[in-house]
Amino acid sequence: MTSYIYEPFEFLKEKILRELSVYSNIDRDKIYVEDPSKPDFGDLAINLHRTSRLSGYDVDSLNDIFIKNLSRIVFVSDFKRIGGYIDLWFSDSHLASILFTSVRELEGSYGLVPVDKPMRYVVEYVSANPIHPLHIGSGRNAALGIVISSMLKMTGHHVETRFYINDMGRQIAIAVLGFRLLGEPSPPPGVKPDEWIGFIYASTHTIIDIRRLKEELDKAKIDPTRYREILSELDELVADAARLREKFPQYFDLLIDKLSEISDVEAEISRLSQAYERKTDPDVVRSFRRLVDLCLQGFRETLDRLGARFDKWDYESDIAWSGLVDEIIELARRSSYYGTHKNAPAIIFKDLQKNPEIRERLRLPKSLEIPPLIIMRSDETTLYALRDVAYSIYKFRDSKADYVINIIAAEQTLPQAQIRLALYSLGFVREAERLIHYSYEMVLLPGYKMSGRRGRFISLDQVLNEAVSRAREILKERGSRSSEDVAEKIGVAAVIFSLASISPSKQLVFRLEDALDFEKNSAPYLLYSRARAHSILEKISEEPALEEIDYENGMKDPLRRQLIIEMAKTPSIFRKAVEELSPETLASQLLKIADLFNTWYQKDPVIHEKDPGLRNFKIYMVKTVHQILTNGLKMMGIQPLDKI
RNA sequence: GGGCCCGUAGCCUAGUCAGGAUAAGGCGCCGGCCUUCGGAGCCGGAGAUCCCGGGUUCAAAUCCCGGCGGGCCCGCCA
Repeated sequence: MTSYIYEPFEFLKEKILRELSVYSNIDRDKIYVEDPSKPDFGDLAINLHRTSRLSGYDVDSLNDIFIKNLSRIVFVSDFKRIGGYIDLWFSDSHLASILFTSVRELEGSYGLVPVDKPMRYVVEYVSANPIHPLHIGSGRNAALGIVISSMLKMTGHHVETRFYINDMGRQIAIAVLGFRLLGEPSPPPGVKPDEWIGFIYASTHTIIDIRRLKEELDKAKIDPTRYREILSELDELVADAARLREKFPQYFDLLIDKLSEISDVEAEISRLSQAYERKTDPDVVRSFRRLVDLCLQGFRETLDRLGARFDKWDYESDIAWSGLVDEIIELARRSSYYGTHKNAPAIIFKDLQKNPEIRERLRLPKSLEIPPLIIMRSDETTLYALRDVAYSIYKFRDSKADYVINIIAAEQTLPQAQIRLALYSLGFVREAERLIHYSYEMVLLPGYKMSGRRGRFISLDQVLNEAVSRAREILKERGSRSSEDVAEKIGVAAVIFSLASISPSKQLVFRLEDALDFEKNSAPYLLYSRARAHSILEKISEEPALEEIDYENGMKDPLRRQLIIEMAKTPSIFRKAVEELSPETLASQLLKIADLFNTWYQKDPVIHEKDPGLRNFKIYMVKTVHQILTNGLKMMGIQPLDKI
C-alpha cells in the first residue's frame, strides 16, 4: 500500500471539496476557495460571493448549505462564517499524519513532486562572448540557468545544458588582431586566462579608437562643437588607456607599436573575421580558437566555482561551417517569405506576424512589430541572427529536445522573436513553438559604468572573492572553526541566491553589502537554519515510530500548527515554481519555512521534550523542515552544509 | 517617433497572469528579553495616497484606457 502523498495540503483540500460538492450538490469547480490572508482565518476559505456567481445560488443559501454539510466531513475540524467567507480548519491529526507519513515514505524527497510527463529540455545559458571575464550580468544568467536546470532535473525531466560560444564577429576579430600582434602570448603567471584576454581585447579596442578619434579630430577643426565633443571623448579614452597600460606596460606599448604599423586597421579586422568565417586561412583559424579557448578556460574556472555545469559547448563557428547555415539560406530562398530588405536578401514577416493565432503560439509580445530578418551581408558573409536560427534547429536535433530554453537578457527580446518567426516561416513550426526565451533584466552596479571594451569592469570573480572573504570574516567573528571550504561555499551560495531570488523581469541593483548580509533573505540564513535542523536530528539516536506520535497534542501549539500547514503546502508551491520556471517563488517559500522554523524551535525544545508522543511529533517536524530546506536549496543550486 | 520591462513604508522584495478579508516578509529605526537542543536569536512598536488620473465591478495593488518616472530595444553588430 502506498501511504505517501506528494502534496498533503492539496490532497486534503481536494478531498474536502469533493465531499462538500457531493453533499451540497454543487460542482466542485463552482466552489471557489482561497488561501486565507492570515492564520486566524482558517486553513482554507470558501469565498461565498465568488461561489455564488459561479454556482447561481445566492450567498445566504450557499452559507446554509455549506454550514449544514461541513460538519459531516471528517477532515474538517471547525468552520466559521466571517463576512463573505466560510473559514474552515483542517482536522489536525489527519493533516499531520498524512504529512509525516509522506515524509517518512518519500525517504528524503519530500517537497519534490515528480512530473507526470518527463520531457527533454535543453537549457542554454551564460553563452557570454569569450573576450573578457564574466561580469555580474553573466552571473545573473548563470544563477538562473543553474536553478532552472536543477529544478527541472530534480522533478524528473531530462535536461541537457549548453554553452553557445560566440566566437565570430568583429569583437573577437579585434581581440585576435591584438593577440596575434603580440605573438599570442600565454597569460603571465598568476593571471587568469580570461582576464588576460580581456586585457588584450580592451587594449586593442581602446588604442584603435584613440587612433580613429585623432583622425576625426583633424577633420573636425572647422566645427567647434564637434571638435569639443571629440576632445572630451578622447580625454576619457586616454584615461582608460592609461589605466590599461598600468596593468602590463610592456605588452601595452608593444601593442601600440605593432598597431601603428598597420595602415588600415578596419580592413585587417574584416580580413581576419572573414578568413575565420570562411575557414580560408588555417593559421587565422588556429589563432581564433587559441584565443577563445584560453578565455573559456577562465570561464570554466569561474563557472565550476558557481556549480554551473555544461553538457555541451557549441562553437558558433562550427555551426557556420557545418553546412546547416547554407541549408537554412537555401530554405529561405525557396520560401514564400523570401524578399529583399534594404537591398539585402531577407525573410519578410509582414503578413505572418499579423496573424493573432501565430503571435499567440509563438508568444510574440502584443504590439511588437518584427522587422524582416536579413539573412546575409552583401559580401555574402552570414549574420548572427541567421546562425542563431541554425543553432536553434541544431539544439532541437542534437538533443532530441521537446523544449529549448534560452536564458538570454531582455535586451534581446526582438532578435529572439525574430528567430521564432523565422523558424516558423521556414517550416520549423514545432521548434518555433517550443523555443523559449527566458528573459531577464540587467544587473546594475551602483555608481559604476561597466564597459568591456574599455576594460572598465568588475568581474564575477571579484564579486565571488569578496563574498567569500566576507563569509570568512563572519565565520571568524562567530567563532566558527569550520574550514576555508565552508567560507567558499557560503560566499558563492550567497551570490547565487541574491541573483536568482528576485523576479527576472525586474532590474537588479547588485549591492555587495546586501548579498553579503548574512542575516535574513539570504543563502547563509537558509544554510544556517538547515544546519541547525541537521544538528538536532544528529543528536537523536532513535527513529521515532509514526504510531507513537501524539498528533492531537502536537497540533495544539499555534506556532507548530502554522509551520505544519506551511510545510504541507510546500510541495505544491515548489511544483508551481517549477512549472512557471520561477526561482523567486522557490526562494520565498524557503525563506518562509526557515523563518517559521526559527521562530518555533527557539522556544519549544525538541530533544528535551519529556512527553514521548509530543517529542516524536517535534522530531518529525524537524525532519520535515530538514528535507524541505535540503531539497529546496539543491533546486536553487546550493549544496547544503551540515556544519557551518 | 514606435515597442518591451519595471514602479508596493526610508531601503530591498513577495503578491499582479487566474480581482475578494485589516496589503505580506526582510533591512534599517524605536523599545524590551537574556531560558545558547547551533544567539547568525526572541518579543513588541512606529512606518504604505500599492506612481498619478479615469473606467469596469458588489469588490481593484491585481483587469481596461490615458498619463508620469526609470531601464532597455528598434544595425548588412553580437
